[in-house]
Amino acid sequence: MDTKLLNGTVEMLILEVVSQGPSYGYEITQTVISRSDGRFELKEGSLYPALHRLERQMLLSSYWTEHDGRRRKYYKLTTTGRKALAARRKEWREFASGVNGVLGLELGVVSR
Amino acid sequence: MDTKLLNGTVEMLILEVVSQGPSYGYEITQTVISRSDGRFELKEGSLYPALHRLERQMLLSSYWTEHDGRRRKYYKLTTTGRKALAARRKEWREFASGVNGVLGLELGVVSR
DNA sequence: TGCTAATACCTAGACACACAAGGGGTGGAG
DNA sequence: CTCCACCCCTTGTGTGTCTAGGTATTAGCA
Repeated sequence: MDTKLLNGTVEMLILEVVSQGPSYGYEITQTVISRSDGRFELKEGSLYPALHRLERQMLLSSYWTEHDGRRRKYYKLTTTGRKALAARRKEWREFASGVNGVLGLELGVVSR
Repeated sequence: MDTKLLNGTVEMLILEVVSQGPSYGYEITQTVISRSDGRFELKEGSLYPALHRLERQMLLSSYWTEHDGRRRKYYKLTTTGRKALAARRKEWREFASGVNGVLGLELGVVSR
């Protein structure tokens, strides 16, 4: 997988995962791996900075917990974050349509 | 349109356009605009460096022409370039599938 | 006991690439 | 004579991903 393509989508993927319930860094990477059929392996060097960026932008809020002697920093979507996710999903569809248009692909996106 | 998403796709778009016959910088931008329904406006600051990059990688070859007193630098796909385009199209589909997987979307035929 | 892997967080620096903003120039329309 | 469409190019900036390192706990295994 060409990592360059990931540019700009990482934040959306994080928002999406967290939108289904609070999650923490390590778990987010695992979720992304499984939900992308093993295609995306979100690296820590991109994950944590992105998480902090999203929190600074108030799209996520966080809290620490303790679990089996391991500390976890959970993130949850804010109201603003939920709106931002909707916007980014729309942007993604637009973008994919554009690319597919240039490529001459007739594919569309359908809700499951 | 979030320009960050374009990262990594610009070269593919150029290869795709040129694959349908030799073209030159300015024309490529116009083709991309129309084929993407006005969504992508490839900027010169990304276009020309990308063109030169692709030529250096031997995916494109070029030649100058004169047209109505204006010089044009035409680019055409090399054999290597054609293979590279096929590979990148495949990569794109993989990538889009991955993102759609995480988003809970499915690529398919648009229902009407 | 010591080693390794998995779980869990983080950051500094390298690197790639799209873009803004500048440069050059021609031809035609008002 | 000014402006726009056409046509090429480069420098510098910003942003975002990754590599490679750091810290720490727990569990499994030799």
